[in-house]
Amino acid sequence: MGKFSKYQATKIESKWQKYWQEHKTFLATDDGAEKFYGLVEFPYPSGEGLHAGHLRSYTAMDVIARYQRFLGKNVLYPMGMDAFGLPAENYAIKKNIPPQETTRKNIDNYIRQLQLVGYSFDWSRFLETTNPEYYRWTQWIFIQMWKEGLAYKAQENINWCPSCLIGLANEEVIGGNCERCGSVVEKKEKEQWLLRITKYADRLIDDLAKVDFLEQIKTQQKNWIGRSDGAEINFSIKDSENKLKVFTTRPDTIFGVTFMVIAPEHPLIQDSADKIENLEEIKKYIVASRKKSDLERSDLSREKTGVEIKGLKAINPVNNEELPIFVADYVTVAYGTGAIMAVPAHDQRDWEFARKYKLEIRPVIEGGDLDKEAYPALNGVKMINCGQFTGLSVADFQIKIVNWLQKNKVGQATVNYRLHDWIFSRQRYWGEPIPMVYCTKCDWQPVAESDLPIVLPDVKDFKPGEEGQSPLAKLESWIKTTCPKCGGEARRETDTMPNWAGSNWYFIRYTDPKNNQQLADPEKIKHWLPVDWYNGGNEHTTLHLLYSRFVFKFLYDIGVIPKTVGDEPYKKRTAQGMILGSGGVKMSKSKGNVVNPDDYIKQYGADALRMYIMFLGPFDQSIAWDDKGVTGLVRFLNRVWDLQTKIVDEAELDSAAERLLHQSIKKIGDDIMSMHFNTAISQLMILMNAFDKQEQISRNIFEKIIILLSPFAPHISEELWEKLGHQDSITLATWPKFDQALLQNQLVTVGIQVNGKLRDTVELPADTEDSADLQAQICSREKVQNALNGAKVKKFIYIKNKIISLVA
RNA sequence: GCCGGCGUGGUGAAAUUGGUAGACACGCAGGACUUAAAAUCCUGUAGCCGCAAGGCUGUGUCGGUUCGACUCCGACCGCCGGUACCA
Repeated sequence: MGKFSKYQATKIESKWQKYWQEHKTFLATDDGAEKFYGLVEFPYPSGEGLHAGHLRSYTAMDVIARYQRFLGKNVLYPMGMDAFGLPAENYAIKKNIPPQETTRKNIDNYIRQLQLVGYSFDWSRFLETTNPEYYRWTQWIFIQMWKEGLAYKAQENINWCPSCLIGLANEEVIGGNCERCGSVVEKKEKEQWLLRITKYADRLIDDLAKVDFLEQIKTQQKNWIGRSDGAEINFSIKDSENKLKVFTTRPDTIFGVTFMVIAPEHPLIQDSADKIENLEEIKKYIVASRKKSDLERSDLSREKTGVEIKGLKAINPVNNEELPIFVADYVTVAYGTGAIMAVPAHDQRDWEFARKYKLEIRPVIEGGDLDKEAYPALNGVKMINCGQFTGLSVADFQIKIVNWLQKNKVGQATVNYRLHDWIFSRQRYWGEPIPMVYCTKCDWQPVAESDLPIVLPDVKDFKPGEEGQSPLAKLESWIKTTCPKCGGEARRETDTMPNWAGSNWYFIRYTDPKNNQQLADPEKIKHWLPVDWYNGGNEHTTLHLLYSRFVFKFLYDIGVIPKTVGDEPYKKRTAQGMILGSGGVKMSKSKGNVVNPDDYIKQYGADALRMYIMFLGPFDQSIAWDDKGVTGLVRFLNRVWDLQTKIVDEAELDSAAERLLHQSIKKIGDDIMSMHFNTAISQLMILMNAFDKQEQISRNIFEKIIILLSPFAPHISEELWEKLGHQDSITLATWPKFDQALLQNQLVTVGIQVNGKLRDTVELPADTEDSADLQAQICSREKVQNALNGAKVKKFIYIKNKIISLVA
């Protein structure tokens, strides 16, 4: 056989990409073999194009999808674009180019890039969240939520980004700053649509037990939801109808309350303004604390400040003691009831405050050194200073006190969540219009479902108003409508949905993307869902991943998701580590260290790029990109290519090589499923190095090797497969079988330790049993004798196929 | 502070349930081919001592369990991610 020409990646890769498209190679069918639904987070098509994080996630799932096809599964690996969002709109404001146009351009670029990498997506199911035929159902879901009382409009103290002029969900505030632009987030009172995700809080926690998510993801979601069990207790205000409701996880310390604290934003100040003697002082304090950012307010090391509200006293319901009330910004309005009962003896924060303002510190659980710090008494034993309850065990009292509160109608056991309802409106243009209208007679009403989609109208001016009105608020003609209920005059909602709206349910739509009668055909949902494996970024753990679980549960509850599917959308969730720029810094356009796949594909080919990304390091760890590293994979692929020259119809196969092949078949398959892509590739290299040393390779063996390679490097594999005379795509082949008996080598090298130090090694037939003969043979070896130096062997430890350890 | 994760050669990293630490690659050094370079191929490559055989040390630090520890236990140090006066 003559010398083949050098491997020309670009030419071969575009040939096969065209082939896959024309032959619809990766079309998923809605019936037949056992299904596998592999999902990756669809991208937001930014102007910069695909970045390294996309490549890592998509390539990994592509390898898994291709492997699953080899196992005979009917694989769905879909792709789409999540194209609503701020960047396109900000760009529109700057350049006066409609977001529709930039988005179109960006989407086309993303599709081009994704195809260049050779992903095995089922492109026939491609979807865009900005398509009215898609967001028709996003709007439909909103209406269903409204009908079920899960969507409501309320005056909310929201996180406001003064630069983006937009309200943010808690999940979008990073350390007190706007997730997107980094501006310091302010608080602002605004009317907003909210979704009652808190109603699902318990299920969102409990059902984590049903799914196979990485442990850290489960923990993070649990922490984010932040369930705490405790009690709500009503303290009455002296000479007033007003009550002060507090939440506490420690009702057992109620006899230790020596003062009360409310947040500066607490309504009690307004409601009781006429009784407050030092109102001016209080107001001054409130203004000062409002100026502080969330970050400053939450700085633990900062000394606590506060002002006593003169003229108001609270009454402790258990002993009728009068308690002073303070306003202090170490209590936040956003958590619990925005008011606390302060127990300085058993809470460190209250202790610090009491010390500073010389307030009584009264212990009610025995123990601790209150001159030094508060005594949390989590494992406390005996109650003290508790009136008729003094002397009870803490465990006993914990139950008794809640009963007492309930019986006297002053409090009850309750659960509090850190999670808040989800603020679901944005005062921006580029999003799904919220399908609600306001009628002065009928209040808020959803538009008729037959009128969906409410199409986002074209506008000329994308700028939001200074006070944060949506650009749509200027479109009188669009706003004016009729009430769906009474037919009278009504006005449309001008807010749009947040960029998370479309991604809440996109994986459902993939099962039936062109359906114009319903969100998706229940039969198809039944066939494909739940998603078997979802990979994505850790940054979405408390955002998209939590939101979409909530929405899926809701759709399950109203019957859109058939009961047999269950109420969890994803069976398994994994996350890739971040890819950093060289030197371990974050990749960013401003640093100029962004990886553009186009450059690498042009220079080295998609196969080399894919393999390099997978070879970089452990999939779940963050890792720094290194330009030099690609060369190793380029060399490897060239050597695979050159291996063709050694192919013959029949060749002797020595048993070591045969065993290596079988071991590799098993290891590569196992490694793919456990996402150990780096070691799978190193095994391919070991395999290739071994066969490179052979004079000849039989056709049959070579075919097996390139099937093993093909999930990682699909293009070169297709080309070699074709050159071997196959008419069909390699993707229609099956994964080679391994022979269990061939997984172990015939001879194993066993280390010999003397007193814990390795002194010698010996080749033994596999599975050699321990025997007097073996022991004598080992002990008589020269190196062993030298190491023993005349000492007697007291103990001979033999672990079959692993090690021999002598103790002298 | 709390909750996760991690710490191994010059670099990225391997190491099934504790069983020969450094597989596989990058880089580097030497050699072959070449007028030369690139590419390719071969050899070496944890550190220290030694011509070698061989020896000693070595997986963040200190200690423990064990015939045997990167792996298990205890204390600490450092880095990364998340989160926070959460009542």
